[in-house]
Parts: sequence; C-alpha cells; structure tokens
Amino acid sequence: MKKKANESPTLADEIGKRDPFSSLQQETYLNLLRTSTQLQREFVLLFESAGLSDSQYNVLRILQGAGTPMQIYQIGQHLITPQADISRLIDRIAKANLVKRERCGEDRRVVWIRLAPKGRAALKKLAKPLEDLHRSQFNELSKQELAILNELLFRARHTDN
Amino acid sequence: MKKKANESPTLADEIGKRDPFSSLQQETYLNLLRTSTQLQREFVLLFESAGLSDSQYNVLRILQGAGTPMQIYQIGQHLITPQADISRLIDRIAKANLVKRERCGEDRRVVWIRLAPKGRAALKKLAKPLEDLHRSQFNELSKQELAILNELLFRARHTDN
DNA sequence: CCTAAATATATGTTGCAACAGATAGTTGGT
DNA sequence: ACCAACTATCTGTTGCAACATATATTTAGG
Repeated sequence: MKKKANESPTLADEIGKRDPFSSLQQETYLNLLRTSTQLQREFVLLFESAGLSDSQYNVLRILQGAGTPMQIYQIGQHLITPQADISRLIDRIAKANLVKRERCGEDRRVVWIRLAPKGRAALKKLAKPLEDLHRSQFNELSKQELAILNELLFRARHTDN
Repeated sequence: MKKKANESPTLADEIGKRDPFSSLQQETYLNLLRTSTQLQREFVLLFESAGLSDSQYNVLRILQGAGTPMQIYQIGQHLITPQADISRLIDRIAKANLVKRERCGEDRRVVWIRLAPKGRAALKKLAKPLEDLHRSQFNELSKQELAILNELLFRARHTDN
C-alpha cells in the first residue's frame, strides 16, 4: 500500500487506479493482459468479418499448413484448447461447410478433417488483411525491440518457480 | 513462405509448427497471446479455489480499493468488460453473498454495491497467495527487464496505426 | 404538468470454453 | 472368440462474454 513515484503514463492512469501497483510484477501482469486483449480483439473483429471465431480460423490455418487432411486429435495438438472440446469446434466449422468430415475406413474411430472450398476461400480472403494488421499492430516497435519483447515474453512463460 | 534460421527455442517449436512465422510481428503476437494466456490461467485457478472468476475477483478488488460502496456504472469504468454486462456479473457475486445491492433512495435508478463480509473474507484469503503468484511468475526477469517489458507492452498497445 | 431525451440498470439471446462423462471402435492377452 | 484397457470422438451441462434491447427513473423543454 506504499506510494511510489510514477515514471510515465502507465496502466495506472488508464484504468483510473488511485493506488499504485503493489508490485512491479503485478503492473507487468496487468499490462500484459491488457495489451494482449486489445491486440487480440482487433483480430477477432477481422475474423468475425469472415464469420469465424479466432479458434475456428486457427483450425483452418492449421489444416492449410498441414496441406493434408488431419485427424481431430492431431488438430488438437496444435491448439491450446483442450482436446475434449475440439470435436464441437469442428462441428461448427463443418456445419458452415468450411471443412468436411470423412469417417476413415480402416480405423473407424478416426474422422479425417479436410479443408473444403469455402474454407479455402475464407483463408484466402483473410490473408492480406491479416498480414496488414500484424504489421500495423507493432509499427511503433523496431525489429530489435520486437526481438527483445519476444525474448522477455518467452522467458516469462518459462518460469519454473 | 520463406525459411529463416531459428535463433533459439521459440514458439515455433512449442506448437510444432513446421513453417516459421511469416513475420516477426506475427511471432510476437502469438508469443504475447500465449504468455498472457498461460499466466492468466494460473490466476484463474487461484480465483477458482475461492469460488470466483477473475472478473468477479476484480469487482471485489475494485470495491475494496474504493473503500466505499459504488454504483454499477462506476465499477464498470474500472473494468474492461462492457458496461452492459456488468449488471449480470454483479448478479452472480450478489447471489453468492459477496456483495450487497442497495437501491438508492434519492435517485432510484441507482443501485449501490457494497462489499459484504463474505467478500471481504475472500479478498483476505486470496491476498497472500496472489502476491506470491505475482512474484513467482516473473522471477526469471530482473527489475530492469520488467521495466523494459512494461514499456514495450505499453507502446504496443498505443500504436495508432 | 407533459413529453422527449438522457441515465442507470436489467434481461433475452447467442455462441463459446471448460469440465465430466459417455459412446464407438480397436487391440492385446487369454 | 471374449473381455479389459485403450484410443478417438461425441454429448451433457454449466458458466461466462458479447450484443441488442427493454425497463425504470430522472431531467429538461415547451
């Protein structure tokens, strides 16, 4: 609950917090959340313009990257989302005809997921705007600064307290 | 689609991505999301141990910070959540007896939200574990590095493309 | 006083994520 | 062939966020 002089306009000002942060770690954490949320929202809006959620887009993107049909559990390995919930995620994009399900003949537990034309079209339509957004979001930061940011984020994530 | 030599273990390895990132900006963005998600999850788990969601905790925290009952719209100003949805958020913590609603006598549109004893107890119970978690999450980074991270995050958020 | 606009909060609805558990199919040991 | 364990996917349920819209109350203009 101690007071500390503030260096520059920070998160504290933005959210109208009266007391300064109890620790630099806390400030960093909130700062991280806030930046992440804001940047993500811009992408979400872009995805919505194509009728997709961000995880739906990710699935399409993964399929495109693989270049071949994939099993649901394989797709799950590339997502943060828990395995158990991917089935329903696929449901939705299959219902929208963005992908096709094909029950495998040999091992009938397996369902192959294949990019459908409509899914390919959505990816194509989004490619350029996405690239633009990526560049515009960080245009304040130099290449070197981006590299530093990357490294700090990576290390923060790999704390093994 | 060009290939680039990888410097160190990065996000690309983690998610088993075959192709490297199409831009440094994209890598930074994904890195940001991933770190943010992971750190947030640890807090969410802690909040859940007290039967709270993170935004529910935030409301309690804001009330505690203010030290006085607040109107719903005032609480909203301190949250990222859109105003329209705060009513229901308050609903839930009121139902759990963490706060009390009091319809104001003078302006009967207004509802004052007041911390209830159970809410105060939850805050007290969480205070120490939260502080510990904040410190442990960034214990890989020096004070100076945290300051740099903060600044870069702040600037990334205030890009005015 | 009466009505329109503004303010403060509440509700209906949709879509999604998380967790638990269920089902369908396969494999290996007996 | 039979059953247990395993694997891959699916379904039930809950809770929450977002968006649009509704209700209640106050305020300001004529």
